Amino acid sequence: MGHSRAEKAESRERILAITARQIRESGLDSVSIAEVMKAANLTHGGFYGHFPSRTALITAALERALIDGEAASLAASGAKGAPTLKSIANSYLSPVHRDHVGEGCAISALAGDAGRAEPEVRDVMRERLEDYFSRTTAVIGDVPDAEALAISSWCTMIGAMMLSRVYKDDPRSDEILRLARRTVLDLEARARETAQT
Amino acid sequence: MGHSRAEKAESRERILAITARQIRESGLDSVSIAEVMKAANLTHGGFYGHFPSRTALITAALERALIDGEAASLAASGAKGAPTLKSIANSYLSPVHRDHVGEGCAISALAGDAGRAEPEVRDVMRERLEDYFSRTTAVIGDVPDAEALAISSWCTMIGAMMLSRVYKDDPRSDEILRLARRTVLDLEARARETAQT
DNA sequence: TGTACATCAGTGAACGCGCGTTCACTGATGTAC
DNA sequence: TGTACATCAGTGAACGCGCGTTCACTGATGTAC
Repeated sequence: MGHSRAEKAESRERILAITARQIRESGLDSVSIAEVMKAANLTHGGFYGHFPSRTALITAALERALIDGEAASLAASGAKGAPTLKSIANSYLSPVHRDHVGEGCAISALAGDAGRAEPEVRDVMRERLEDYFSRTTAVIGDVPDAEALAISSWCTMIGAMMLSRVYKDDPRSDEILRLARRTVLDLEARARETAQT
Repeated sequence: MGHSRAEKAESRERILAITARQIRESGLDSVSIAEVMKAANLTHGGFYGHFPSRTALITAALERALIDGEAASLAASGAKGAPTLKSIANSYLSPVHRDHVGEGCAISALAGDAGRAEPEVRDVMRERLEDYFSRTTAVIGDVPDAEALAISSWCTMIGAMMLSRVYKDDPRSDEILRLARRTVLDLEARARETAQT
């Protein structure tokens, strides 16, 4: 087994990636150093060569999960051409996204946990949310109060994703996603109609 | 200290109420038998005279929290007369509700936890959600697809409440609640307009 | 009403276990000459 | 190019701690006579 410096960076990266997935699948408190290190093919004692504490790992992994999830949520929508609110809603509110929490949006996965966490943790998520809002506002474009539409749409999409995961194998689960897609389109249509008055 | 049978029921009730608040404030996994029993003025050994296991307590407390929270969410709105979708949105999406998770709606407090929990836990929350949906559908009344409006509104309200708690002391927090109230009203208005076409 | 006994809610010590963290050590990598 | 040494990523045993759970016991409550 190698011990070069380049390999140390790879080890750290593995630990981070595993934890970023772990927290999305099972929550911020589900992280066990022994388990993470085992999954990274290392012994638990070596952990402190990479992170000063369990808390530091969780914070770093949350940041990572949020950034990965945002890329997946906002970029994946526009494989062909520029994204629209509709394309974002369609890819975000998909059964595939619902069924793959570990690689999906970390906000719908962890908003509950973050809401009761220490300020440092909430700060990290807030920063990312602001980015969701401003990027979506830009996508919406020429509508008065585009930001309000962006924020409302994310409330609806995040709430719908969380509820559809509670229902999981129930038919209601797909129905909730479908209704939320329609709702986001309705909100956009209404905003554009108002614009013409 | 008394040991009568009536007092046993009171002890159990205290344990349940304390845990129902605890899980809403800090999550399903935050329950420590030692802490709960201490808060109930009992020693931890006596716990197993009331519940067969920690898991059983958590499930029972979740059910309790959901029922209490639903009462607070759907009834409190109509102090004067029958509730409307508007009155529900106004009381649900209030800063007071945001700032008192422990006594509020257990769905916005625990949807994230429930989404990754075992089926028995999700079943309990699903049942309660169905009740939210059907009662709200009834409140909405004479609108085609009232159920769709009810479900969409709850997605928006629950998502907004969760995000407003991530923002907590930030001005955005109140703003999100305000925007979500407006959104629910917009959705209702749009549904009623469509009805006249 | 008063006494003797049975019940059982609650006590507190003990258990095994997994956890986060520390640390002396190992041995491969990288460097200096 | 080859050897000797320093560095440091990773190892694995050990630590103290809090946890869920068990259990023998206590003593107040409730019951039978």
